[in-house]
Amino acid sequence: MNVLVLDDEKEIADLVELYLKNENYTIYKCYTSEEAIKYINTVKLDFAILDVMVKRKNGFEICKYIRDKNLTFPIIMLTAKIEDKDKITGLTIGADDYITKPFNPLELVARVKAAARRYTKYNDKSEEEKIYIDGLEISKEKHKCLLYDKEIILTPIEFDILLYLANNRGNVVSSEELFEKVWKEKYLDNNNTVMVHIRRIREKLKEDTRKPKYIKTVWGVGYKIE
Amino acid sequence: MNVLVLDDEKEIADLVELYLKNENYTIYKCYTSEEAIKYINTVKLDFAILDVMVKRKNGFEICKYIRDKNLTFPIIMLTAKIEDKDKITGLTIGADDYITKPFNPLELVARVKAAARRYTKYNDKSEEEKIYIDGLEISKEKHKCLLYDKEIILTPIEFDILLYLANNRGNVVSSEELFEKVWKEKYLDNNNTVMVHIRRIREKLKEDTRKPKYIKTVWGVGYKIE
DNA sequence: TAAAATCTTAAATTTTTCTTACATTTTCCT
DNA sequence: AGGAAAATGTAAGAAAAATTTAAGATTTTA
Repeated sequence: MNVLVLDDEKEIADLVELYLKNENYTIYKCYTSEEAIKYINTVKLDFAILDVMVKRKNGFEICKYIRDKNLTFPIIMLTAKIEDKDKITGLTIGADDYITKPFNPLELVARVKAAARRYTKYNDKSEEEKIYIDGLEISKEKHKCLLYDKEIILTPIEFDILLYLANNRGNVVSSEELFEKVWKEKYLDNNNTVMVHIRRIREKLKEDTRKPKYIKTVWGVGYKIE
Repeated sequence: MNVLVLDDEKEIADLVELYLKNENYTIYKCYTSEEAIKYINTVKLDFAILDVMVKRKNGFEICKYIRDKNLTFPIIMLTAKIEDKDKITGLTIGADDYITKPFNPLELVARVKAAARRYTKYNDKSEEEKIYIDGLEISKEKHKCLLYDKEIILTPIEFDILLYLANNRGNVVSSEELFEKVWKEKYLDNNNTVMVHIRRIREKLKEDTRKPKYIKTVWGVGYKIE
C-alpha cells in the first residue's frame, strides 16, 4: 500500500514513517506541500496522512487538491489544534479521519488500518454482480455477455446499451436517454445511431426480427427489456 | 489468528494482549501453565508467547509440550533473564524467537508478525503454487514461465504483466489497470507502453497474431486470459 | 392507404490496436 | 569506471475494428 505522509515537523513525519513501514506499507514522506503534490501526480497512492499546518499550502488545501483530482483513497488529517471547528472543516472537505497531536502512534496505525479496511471493503469488486434475463447473462465486471452459456462478443457501445437496458428492466428507455447515458453527450439531431446499434445487438442475440425476445421496441417511445 | 499468551505477571500478559488485539488477533490469555495446557488442547492455535518463568511448569516445558504434540506454529519466549544459556536452550527446544524483559511492546508485535510471516510463507503452499493455463506454467516463486515445458525467458515487466493477467484469469484488465499494478505509478497520458509489452509477451509465447491463445484483446476494454 | 416511425444495409469515417524501428535507460561484465 | 548487452520507452504509420452516416425498405398506426 502506497502511503503519502506530509508533515513539516520532521520528527513527526519520521515517526509516522517508522510505524507504517512496520506494517509493510510503502511510504512517500514529504516535509513540504510541493513534494506532496509531486507525489500525488506521479505515484498511485492508496492513502494520505496530512498535517494541517504546513507552510504555503496547508493540509486542507492538499486534501482538497486530492479530492479535486477525483482521487478517492482515504485521507487522515493531523493537527495540533484542538478546536472542533477545524475538525468539522477537515472532514467536510473530504478527509476520512482526524487525529490531534500529540497522538499515540499505535492509534494512528489502528486508524489507518481501519480507514483502509473500510475503503477496500467498499471498493471490493470481488462480488461481481451478474444480471440474468431468461437465457441471457450479463457480467459487468468481466465485460461479458452469455447467451445460453455461449459467449456473445459485444463492442463497448453495444455492451453499454445492453447493460443500460438490462439495468432498467421493465422500463421503456428512449433513444435520447440511451444516447445520453451511454455516450455521455447531449443528444442533438436525431440520427439513427442508437437504432443501428440496437439492430446489431439484436442480431448478435439472435433475435427474431419480427418478435424480439429481449430488446422490444415500444412504438413512439423507445426500447425495453421485460 | 489465535495467539496463546502465558505470563504469570498479570500486567505483562495484559500488555501483550492489548497490543496484539490491536493487530486483530484473537488472544487466549492465561496466568498459569494449567490454563495454557487447556487452551493448547482445545483451541486451534496459530502462535504462542510464553513466559519462561511460570510457576510449576515453566515456559520451556510448555514449549516442549507443544512441540511434543507435533504442533508447528511459532513460539516466542519471554524472560527476565539475560543469560545466553537460556536463550540457546529456549531455541533448541523449539521456540522460534526469544525476547528479554523489559521489552518494547512494538518490538514484540514486530517479532510476532515476522515469525508468523516466516511460518505462513514456509507453510502456505498457495504462495508458491503455480498457475497452469493450457500449455503454460507460471511459477511466481521461481519467477519462471514454461511453455510446454520449455522455458520462456521473460523480462521482469513482461513477467509481472503475464502474472497479473493470469491471476485475474477470466477478467478483462485495462491497460490503465495493468500499468498501475505493474509499474505502481499513475497512468497519465495514454502511451502505448503496455501494448508494446503485450506484443513482446505474445511473441515469446509464440501466439498466433490474428488469434492469440493466451492473451486476448477485448476491444475498447483491455486484455484478458480466459 | 398515407404518414410517421423504425429497420436494414453498405459505405465512409473515426477510433483503437498493432507493428516496427529506433531512442533511452538500466544492468551486467570486464 | 567504461562499454556491451539487455530491457524498457517512444513515436509514427499500418491495420483492424468499431462507429457513424445516409439512403432506401419496411412496418406500424390512425
